[in-house]
Amino acid sequence: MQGIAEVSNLGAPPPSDDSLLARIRELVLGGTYSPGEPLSEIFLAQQFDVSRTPVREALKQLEREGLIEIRPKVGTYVREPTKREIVELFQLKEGLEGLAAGLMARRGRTPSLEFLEKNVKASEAAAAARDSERYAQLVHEFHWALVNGSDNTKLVEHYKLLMNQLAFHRLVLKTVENPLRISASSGEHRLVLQMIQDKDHFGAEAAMRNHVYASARELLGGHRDA
Amino acid sequence: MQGIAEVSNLGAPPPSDDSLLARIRELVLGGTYSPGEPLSEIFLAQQFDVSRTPVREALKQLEREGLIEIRPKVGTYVREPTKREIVELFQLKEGLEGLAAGLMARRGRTPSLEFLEKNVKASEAAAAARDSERYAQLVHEFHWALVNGSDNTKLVEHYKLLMNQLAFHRLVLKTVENPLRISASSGEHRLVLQMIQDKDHFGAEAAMRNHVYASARELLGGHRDA
DNA sequence: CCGCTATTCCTTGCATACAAGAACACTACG
DNA sequence: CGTAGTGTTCTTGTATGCAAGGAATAGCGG
Repeated sequence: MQGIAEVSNLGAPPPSDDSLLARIRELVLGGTYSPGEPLSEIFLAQQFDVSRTPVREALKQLEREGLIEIRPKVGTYVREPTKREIVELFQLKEGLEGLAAGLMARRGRTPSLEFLEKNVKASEAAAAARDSERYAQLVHEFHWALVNGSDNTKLVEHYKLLMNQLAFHRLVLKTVENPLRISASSGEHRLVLQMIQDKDHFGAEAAMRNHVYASARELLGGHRDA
Repeated sequence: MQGIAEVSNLGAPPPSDDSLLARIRELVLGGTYSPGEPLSEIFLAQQFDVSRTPVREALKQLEREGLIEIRPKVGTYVREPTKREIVELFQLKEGLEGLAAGLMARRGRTPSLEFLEKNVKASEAAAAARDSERYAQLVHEFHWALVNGSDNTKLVEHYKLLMNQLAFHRLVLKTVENPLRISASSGEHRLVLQMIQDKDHFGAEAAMRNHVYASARELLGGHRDA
């Protein structure tokens, strides 16, 4: 039995207690509502047994996150993201995760680094075992551990925002079950880890960006604008 | 006489029409309220002749931007940012602006590039004339033009958020009036421009990051964590 | 004089009533 | 048959009333 956890989830996004916002977001992310579908305040209020006021606050935030569109005096709709936006988000992801890798590489031995080491080992095992589901989960944790390991709370916040926008399309986490890609991905993770261990912040950033780029390329179908 | 502007402000942040939010933000940024000072909903509502509801929405957003702190059932206060947060924000700034420079360098000739060319020339003139006020304005425009020139709307959004948090401390825009630094800064701008003109996205990113780092170092007093 | 307690006043949080605008359907007219 | 006009009904936007909780203060007991 454990008391209060001394070290919080290194491989997970920071918790956000705003439960109503999270629940409505889950509704959009989970695919309960399709893009273009109206999202009535009154209905949501009844659904969650609260008044319109807190629902409105949550919707306003979701609009800022880019998940929905509020047309004044008309209605609220689930947004249909353009392909261009997705590419833009991946470019940003590349930049932020690369930055995080570089920052982490400057830090020396930290709990995050140890977490990463275990994660990479487990990843390689999962890859060898062809357990793509577990591999996907480990990949997810790898990226979060890296960003958390940057020790930059503002970077983490922006990354969280970014991932909320990306999670939308259910592109992330759904690791491509291509054995070749999994193998390559696993190697890229190890390379990033190696660079961090060597405190090569420049190399770590480059390796991480290359990895994100390769993953995005796989997901998006091989083209990258500009 | 011009019709609808074909090209919007290349050297300025994108407009945000949410006037109440902007006005309250200006109150905080402008120094009307000092850190720690309470910011009553009722008072603000009277001040702007609206009800508490829209004020609350604006405050909630300002809290998400990190400018204020809402303590439930207690009060709303202007936040006192820690030095660490400022350093974190500058690290992020370096990453985002570097990314933008790299993206812009891939794009070839664009209106943004032409704007940047004129900006650098004007900057050098202002530097030579020791007109530090005009120089500060041109620096501001340089950075915004560069980010806008990345052609990545999501990057611009995140950058805007970041700058809202930074503008807070009135550290930005208040260019250090050190002639030596101005001269160096001007040279760094030209270098970035050169790299973009040469379509050297790698060099452009590096040059921009170096520039941001140098500026931050000057502003923050020479130390950088990790 | 000091410590404790209860009360009062302050804040934000939530629910609801009302206002305003936009979309749509229906009707009347060309 | 098409079209312009109008009225209804939906939506969100705003104002306000009430509830709940925290903080400070005044009063009381030691």
